Amino acid sequence: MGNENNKFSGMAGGKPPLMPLCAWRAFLKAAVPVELRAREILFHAGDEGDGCYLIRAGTVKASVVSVDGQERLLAVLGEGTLIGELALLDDESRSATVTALRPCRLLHLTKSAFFRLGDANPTIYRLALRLLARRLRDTNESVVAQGSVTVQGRVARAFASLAEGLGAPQAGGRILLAQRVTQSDIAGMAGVARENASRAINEFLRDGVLARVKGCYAIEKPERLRQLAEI
Amino acid sequence: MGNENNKFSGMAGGKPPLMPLCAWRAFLKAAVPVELRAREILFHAGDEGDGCYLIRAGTVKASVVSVDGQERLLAVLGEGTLIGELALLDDESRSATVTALRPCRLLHLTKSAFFRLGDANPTIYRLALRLLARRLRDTNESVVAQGSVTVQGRVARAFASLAEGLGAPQAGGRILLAQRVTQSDIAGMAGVARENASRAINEFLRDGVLARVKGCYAIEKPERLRQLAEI
DNA sequence: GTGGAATTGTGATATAGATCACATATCAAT
DNA sequence: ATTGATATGTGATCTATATCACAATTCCAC
Repeated sequence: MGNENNKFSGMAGGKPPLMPLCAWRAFLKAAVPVELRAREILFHAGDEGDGCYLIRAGTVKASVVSVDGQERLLAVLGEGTLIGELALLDDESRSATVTALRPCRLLHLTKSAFFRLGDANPTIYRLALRLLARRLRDTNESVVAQGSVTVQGRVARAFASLAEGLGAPQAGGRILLAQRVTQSDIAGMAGVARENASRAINEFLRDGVLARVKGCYAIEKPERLRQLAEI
Repeated sequence: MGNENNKFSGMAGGKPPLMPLCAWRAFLKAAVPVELRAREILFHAGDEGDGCYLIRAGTVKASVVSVDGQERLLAVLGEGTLIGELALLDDESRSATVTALRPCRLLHLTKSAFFRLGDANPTIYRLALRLLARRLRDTNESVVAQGSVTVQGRVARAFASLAEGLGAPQAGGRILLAQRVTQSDIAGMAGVARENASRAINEFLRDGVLARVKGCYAIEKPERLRQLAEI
């Protein structure tokens, strides 16, 4: 992820579509800044929520807990990502809990502001549609993967997803995950037991697919990882 | 699902938002009718696809096959549903294969027509956003369910989803699934082995949660089913 | 630095659910 | 009606993964 701020990229990653400058200005003007301390919760699943947030700096995680108390991480999201848009769009309650992993600067856009903005500037709607489409595509894939892929593969997927959310590309194609992530987090993303995530990760470390750099993981062979995550 | 045609409801179901009449007229004018025979394939996953389709009559299934050849059913969809919108919105290839389960009448809207329509009439974009949001919410839930719910629960979810897509509410709260569906289909939706889907279904029949009516399933206790499907 | 807490590694079970192997039932076409 | 094909039911395995039970590390607060 670059340093530019006029992005509107999704957790789906890929080439992030740029927002036209005029739209971006209008966006900035309508939004209000919000600060988050590390570990602070932005909102809980089930909350009534008004509006969405754009991450300008920092990292958050989106998670839900199932009836049996298991936490399931849906994603770890970084700069440039839009969050909280579901409740904005369909008037239901928040579908996940969002927690800051480190101090964050966000922009908050209320529901009414969003729709005013969009009505005046259809480009905004188009971008939002594209963003949602990407996410839906990813999530659909997840569903299939969950049922047809082994633990190794699902852990590989978790890393791929982390790379989208907070990967910093390095020389030689390496991708550094510039944020401490625990095995429990990864297990939560992959939907596997922590112990088994541990075993899978260690295999990846042994095979040189992953490496550990100052407590953070680095993806040494993104191509190999993608193969392992294949549906 | 009712018989009105000016709907724009999603597989997510619930109260389908009505499309304002003017928008609906414009939609009709821009769209071209398509007919599908039973078992005919509308498009394959991976195809380049232009535009989306609205189901006016009939039923289709959306599926993908994983590398190991397992077919995974994403949904069974009926009248009033919009399909194929992902490729429309994010310029990637078709994410699933769509097959007619019975003869269908569809409306096809090309990409350019869709965006022309939306730019002229932001209501269209708003509806599309809401539709995608609902689907994304459902799919997110699926992901969590897949990891934290037992076979019984997942089969229950499959039936709940079928009810959304093609359920006909009857007197006394019963919901009739007005379409023959095989156990393999259900297993494909739940992501479980057919044999185990069979066992789960029989328990439901024994407990009176489900019933069989002329080869079709009927949900006798929707509330109980929902409980079983709870995350 | 030191100590306590949080994370991680790893073997030994336990088990849900897949897979296999058929018998049985149902359907659709001649 | 007869017949092949397709769908279903049900036991008997088998296996991947969860679970349990710790030891070994690493982290961070004082």
